[in-house]
Amino acid sequence: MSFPSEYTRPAVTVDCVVFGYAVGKQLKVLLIERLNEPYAGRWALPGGFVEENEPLETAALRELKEETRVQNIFVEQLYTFGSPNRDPRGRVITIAYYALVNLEEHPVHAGTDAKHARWFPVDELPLLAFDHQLILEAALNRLRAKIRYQPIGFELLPEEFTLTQLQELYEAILGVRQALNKRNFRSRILKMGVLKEVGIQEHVAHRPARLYRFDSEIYHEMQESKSKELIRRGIDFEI
Amino acid sequence: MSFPSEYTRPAVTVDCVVFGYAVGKQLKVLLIERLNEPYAGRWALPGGFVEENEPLETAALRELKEETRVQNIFVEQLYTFGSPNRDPRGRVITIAYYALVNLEEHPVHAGTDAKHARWFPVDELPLLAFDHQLILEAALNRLRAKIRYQPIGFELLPEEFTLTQLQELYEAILGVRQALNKRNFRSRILKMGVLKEVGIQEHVAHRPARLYRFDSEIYHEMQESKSKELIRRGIDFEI
DNA sequence: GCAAAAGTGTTACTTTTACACCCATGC
DNA sequence: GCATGGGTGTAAAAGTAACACTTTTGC
Repeated sequence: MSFPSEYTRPAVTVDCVVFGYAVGKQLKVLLIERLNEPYAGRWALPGGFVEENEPLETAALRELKEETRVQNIFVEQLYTFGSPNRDPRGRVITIAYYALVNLEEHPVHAGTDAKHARWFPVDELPLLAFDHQLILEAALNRLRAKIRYQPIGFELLPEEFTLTQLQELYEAILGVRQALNKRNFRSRILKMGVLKEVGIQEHVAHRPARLYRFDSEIYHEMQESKSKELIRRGIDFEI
Repeated sequence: MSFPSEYTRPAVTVDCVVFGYAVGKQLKVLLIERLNEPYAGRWALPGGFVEENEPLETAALRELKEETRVQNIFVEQLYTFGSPNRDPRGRVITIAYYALVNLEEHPVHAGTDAKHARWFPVDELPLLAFDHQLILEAALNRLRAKIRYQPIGFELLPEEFTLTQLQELYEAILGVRQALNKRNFRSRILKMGVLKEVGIQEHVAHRPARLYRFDSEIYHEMQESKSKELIRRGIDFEI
């Protein structure tokens, strides 16, 4: 187990599953059409090799910026994939990240960087290169699980949004229609107290909705008091 | 972004956070004393370089077996750490795993493989090499979070256990004392229906407790019906 | 005035919490 | 017979699910 000589080392990449959402639309994923072998012509996740002395998340953000020109968005490490045969060129280990972009506030011109790129609805995906199908599924599972207990959904909405838009987002991500009773969704989300009312809609051909903004300060305070509460009155779990 | 020449590649390791537990004791972590530089004399997580054509999880299991002689235990990928300066020898990316071992059924002779090794209670850790403190904290956070919603705790108990032992395990992992009312812990866990009664204790100087076994088949059926139920009646969440 | 979406009140039911006491065994 | 941990019943409170109707706006 000595320090391995250079030629035995695997190559290391990062790949990004970029989820995009616009109010009222489906949840989408950004894919790049590969121009070169292997898998020329197939669609693939944006990604590339990690540079020397480059932190992993920085590499993911760099790739993201090169592909989408988007900055300052939510990015989180997903999982590391390293089957010996996942790349026909040789051993390549990839650290996968996922990112969330609101497509109205960050109008992503897919197709920068001289590559064909396109947004695909998550339920109409093409055949993908490498093990990218697997990576994408893992990202979707993570997103669907995490949106239930962490406020990451707000990353996909504009800063100000209506409760109906928030509900539609939940339905788009979870892939269900009218899953939650409007009345109960509203009471529930408002009872949490993490939304701040910031105004009302204008120029809509119906009763204008109230606009809300996610208040991350209140959320973080809540998290603390919640964990104290858990310790005070016992553990709660639901395996 | 061409395929990178060999000499620019980082080295890739796996590190394992091995949690050990014996009924009635504290939660412990297995550490190895480093004999060589860098960090000679410091304690570190067991781990080592990924071999050519070796899947990542296989590498983790191999290291685990080399260090503890333990096989067939729960192992799960945790996170990948890759700060450029985390190893003074050069760029080393590590894929961290965590493992759960019951110390009664797998009496791990820490200190195989001609290395000093020891179990440390999670709240009495020594100074660690590299960024292993960070990795260990991440593992502990993951374990504490995951035990609330997935049945991984049973990996730390003997096959057959009493409800009090299960409760003590929860308290040991979460680092709290008498956190949950005995009455309510019992109703709750039994109401889930994933425990199968398999006998009663013998030769104890008090009323013998019932022994239970975790029934993973029932658990998996439950998971399916649960996700259908969620979709039927709406989303439930608690950000 | 009508179409379109926003917004609300209440009831029956389920779940959770917080109690304190009795039970079976070994020594 | 007593020390030790095992095991339960229940009432009050809180939370959730399932309803259908009223409100406000633009055109």
